[in-house]
Amino acid sequence: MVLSKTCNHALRATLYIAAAPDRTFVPIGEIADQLGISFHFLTKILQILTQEGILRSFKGPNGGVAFARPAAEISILEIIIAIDGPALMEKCLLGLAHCSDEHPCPIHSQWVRIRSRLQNLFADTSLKKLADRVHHQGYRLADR
Amino acid sequence: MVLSKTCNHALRATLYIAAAPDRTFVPIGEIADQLGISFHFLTKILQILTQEGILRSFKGPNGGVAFARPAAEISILEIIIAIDGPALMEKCLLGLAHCSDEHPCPIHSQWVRIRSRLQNLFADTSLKKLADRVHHQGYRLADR
DNA sequence: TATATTTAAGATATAGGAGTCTTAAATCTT
DNA sequence: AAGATTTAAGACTCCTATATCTTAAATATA
Ligand code: FES
Ligand code: FES
Repeated sequence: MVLSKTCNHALRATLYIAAAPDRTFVPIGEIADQLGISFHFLTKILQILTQEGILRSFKGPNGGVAFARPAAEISILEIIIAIDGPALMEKCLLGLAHCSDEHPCPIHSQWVRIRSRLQNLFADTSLKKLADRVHHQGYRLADR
Repeated sequence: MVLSKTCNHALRATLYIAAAPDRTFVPIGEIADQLGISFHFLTKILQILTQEGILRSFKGPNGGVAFARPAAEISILEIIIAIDGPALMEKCLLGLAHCSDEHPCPIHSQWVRIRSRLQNLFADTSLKKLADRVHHQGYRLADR
């Protein structure tokens, strides 16, 4: 798969926050319930995003998580790299070490093309942009 | 990652066979040695391709594996699907069930575009095409 | 026929990702 | 101050991909 399951959870959760009506903090329990993700597991995932400076959090009643910066300025590429690391954008499609133009594998040039399209898509797509589609066009963030 | 490690091995092994000088059967031990893959593991992987009708095999001295059809007629998509299954070309980027135009997630339309480019690349790329690059342009199939 | 070579098949082990559980810390409400 | 709510952190379990090991079956050669 292109993105890990953990990364799927992270993206859906951040999109949920971005699509939520204006609230200071959104409790993780609510996100987990709405998206059908294990609460403890999601807590751990969002902790990473908090540590990365993408989210900020607040403990106690009325606490939860929120974006550290406006959702319009956070690309999904940031989320993907925070969770899955940069491998997707760097590694050889055949699994060889050191993907590079200097020592290409036979599929390298074609793969690099598609990969950079993908990277551009991820870099140019903000959480807000996608959240608006959820909010206005009813696109889904959960099964069913 | 896009392709599993098992799939990487399968692709590199089949490319090795396709790039090998004209021989009836190539022993798995030789492939494993040349590509730095565990012999027993590679055996198991190539067994799947044999069962799928992509390779044929022959036991005993001078035995090994060979293509069931000309390498020019085998796309790397076939290898990928035989090993990793069709998930890459079918599943939602956000991990939701039933990726479809009818019930899209917010990134669906962009993902489908890139995914179909990828599928076209894989479907249009034969093992022979890539093997020729190894043979004639010295592109690598193994580390270093 | 005996031996060596090679794939087939299945059991077993290892590692990492995914998910659960428990306890602690911070904050609010009463 | 006490209790309820919520995130933080770490230990632990579970599952799957990856890898290894062992034995069997087929085939060639001598
Ligand atoms: S070297 Fe294989 S994709 Fe770049
Ligand atoms: S529904 Fe998510 S990519 Fe198609």
